[in-house]
Amino acid sequence: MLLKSIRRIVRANDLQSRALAKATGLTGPQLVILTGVAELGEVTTQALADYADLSSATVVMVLENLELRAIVQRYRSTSDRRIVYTRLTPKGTELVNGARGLFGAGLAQRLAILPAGKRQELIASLASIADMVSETTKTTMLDRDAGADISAGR
Amino acid sequence: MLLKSIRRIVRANDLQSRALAKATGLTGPQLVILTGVAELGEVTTQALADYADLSSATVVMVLENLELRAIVQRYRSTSDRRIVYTRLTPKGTELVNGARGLFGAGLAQRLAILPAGKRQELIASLASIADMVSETTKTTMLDRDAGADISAGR
DNA sequence: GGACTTTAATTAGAGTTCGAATGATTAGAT
DNA sequence: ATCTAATCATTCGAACTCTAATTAAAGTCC
Repeated sequence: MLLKSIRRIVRANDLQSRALAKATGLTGPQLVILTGVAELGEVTTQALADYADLSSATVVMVLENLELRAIVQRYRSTSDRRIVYTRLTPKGTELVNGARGLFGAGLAQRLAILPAGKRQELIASLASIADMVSETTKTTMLDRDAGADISAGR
Repeated sequence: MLLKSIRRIVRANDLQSRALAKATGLTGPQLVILTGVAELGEVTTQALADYADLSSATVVMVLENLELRAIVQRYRSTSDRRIVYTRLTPKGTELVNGARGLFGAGLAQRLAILPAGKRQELIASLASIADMVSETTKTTMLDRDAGADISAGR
């Protein structure tokens, strides 16, 4: 039930994001990106995309929303006019400090009550799965002719 | 790097879905729902939502698209007119047989080369994480006053 | 200096996703 | 029989997400 687990995680992620938005006014991706800005300081769009594991197009869209709400500020580099830097406004700093770590807190709490060994195992496994599934995406497997000879879990 | 792993999985899922769409004309959710119809036969919207781990609103939307393309057929129950059943058309049966198991095949392949013990561990861990994160969603944790006392990851 | 390539950000277009509100229909209570 | 509550599906509004195409600015090579 591998794929089912993945779908459940994807969905829970989405639901968490919506709950977060209700509670703080920031969705998951917004908070993730904002946290990135907080950590990286003046930061380019591309650097944020890497940080948040999102395409730059998505980052731009989120950033537009945040700029409209005066949570971040954006401006072009003077030395290289292609580049746009983003930084937090005071309001943004405040917001991010209030919401930081909220996303994922429930999961963290549930993990915390497990024995350390088990916890490490889960975290490591999740990272392995993420690695494998990301690689898969690169190679794509779907543009290969062979097709799927190994049937997934079922 | 727990949250990062989750984000990577979510994204890979999305990318896989798009690759699948390119290769077969069916996105991930479309294939999942179609597989559900194939397995469950005449099936209600709600049953599909449970099967696919999606809200019924989403299922309706996907089904609309599929009906337009004559891949499924929908009709109201005569005994209870609130209920709408869905079933595959011949075209849909063909399609689903061709695409079945394609989604997730890359991951399955990568798992297959691992020793059985390791593979089982990863699968079980993923299921545990899915359980925890789903529970989290139910309780929500965000409508609690306490806030996040246990910071995730870093 | 001009032509070509590369790099960064953005816009356009399409699809998924959810919660909340709505519409129908059925079931239950008096 | 009627009124109310519950159930099933659907529509609506909003956000995220991607790829592909576009725009702008540098860098490279003669």
